[in-house]
Amino acid sequence: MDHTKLSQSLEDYLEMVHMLRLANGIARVKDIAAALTVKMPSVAKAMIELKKLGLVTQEPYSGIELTEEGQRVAAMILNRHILLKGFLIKLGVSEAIADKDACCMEHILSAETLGKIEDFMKPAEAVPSPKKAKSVKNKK
Amino acid sequence: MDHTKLSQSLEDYLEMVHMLRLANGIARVKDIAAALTVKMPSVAKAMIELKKLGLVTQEPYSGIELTEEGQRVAAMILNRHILLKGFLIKLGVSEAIADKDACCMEHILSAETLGKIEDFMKPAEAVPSPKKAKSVKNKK
DNA sequence: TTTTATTGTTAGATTTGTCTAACTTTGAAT
DNA sequence: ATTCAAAGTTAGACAAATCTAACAATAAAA
Repeated sequence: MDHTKLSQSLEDYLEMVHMLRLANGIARVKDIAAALTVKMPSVAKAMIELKKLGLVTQEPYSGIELTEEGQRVAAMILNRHILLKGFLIKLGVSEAIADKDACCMEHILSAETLGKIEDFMKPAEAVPSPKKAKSVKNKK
Repeated sequence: MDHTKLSQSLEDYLEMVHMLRLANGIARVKDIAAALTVKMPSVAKAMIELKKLGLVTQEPYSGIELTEEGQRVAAMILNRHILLKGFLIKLGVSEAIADKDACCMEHILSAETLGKIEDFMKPAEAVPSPKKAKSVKNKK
């Protein structure tokens, strides 16, 4: 709703909280720090910001939780990441580099460019009749 | 030679010096500021850094010049910009957005990804025989 | 249960990049 | 030649994001 534009850094932290929760069920400060190769106090400060923005919650000395809004924003960022990584791989980039570069691109590309990349990625189906081509197909 | 990795910000300033010199023959502080939508003191500070790095020179109160190294680095950045903008346009992105997104991407993409994008952009020629695909003009 | 190692937090320093305000230089118009 | 507006510079404030060092809480071992 509020759409407070996050810095690249905060987007990375939020996304990592989401990924660790998907992978481990819990997002701990130590693991966030390791995954982003920063020190724990950097994570702590970032979490304070994300809490202020209403995107995460945390019981002191425990794992980080996502609010509903945080969940929504994190999922959006992660989807961009997945899209971009797949796109780069399709161009022939190696998995590791695709992951790394997607991680940078996900914070900066305009909606228009992301849309065109989506189009590029799904020409498999959705071409039978070029009319009201609104083949929604329900993603996910 | 030294390969001091420039920040995104300094890359932007250096590239803009180059572009203004190509367009106007001279890169003035005021024009750099206008083009990057920052204030003149920000340009002044950036120029101090670029001078320290041996990439630009300047007579006090005059236009900015590029050193040989600065010229080389700036040209490399501009080439990336041109490549990426063309790539996005090929994907169907509008010119204005392509320019803006290329401007972000040019600072972050790995050499591998840039190479694959180059490959993607030039399948016009260089496809006759898929062998030592190093079709570097070789007359004969 | 007490001790100890691990994890998390707080405080404060540092770097980078921006800004505003004030000052200086330059060059064009009077 | 003098004045004055435009362009450039300097000084200093501020915000974001990182770090190290020191401290606090938790959990694991003894």
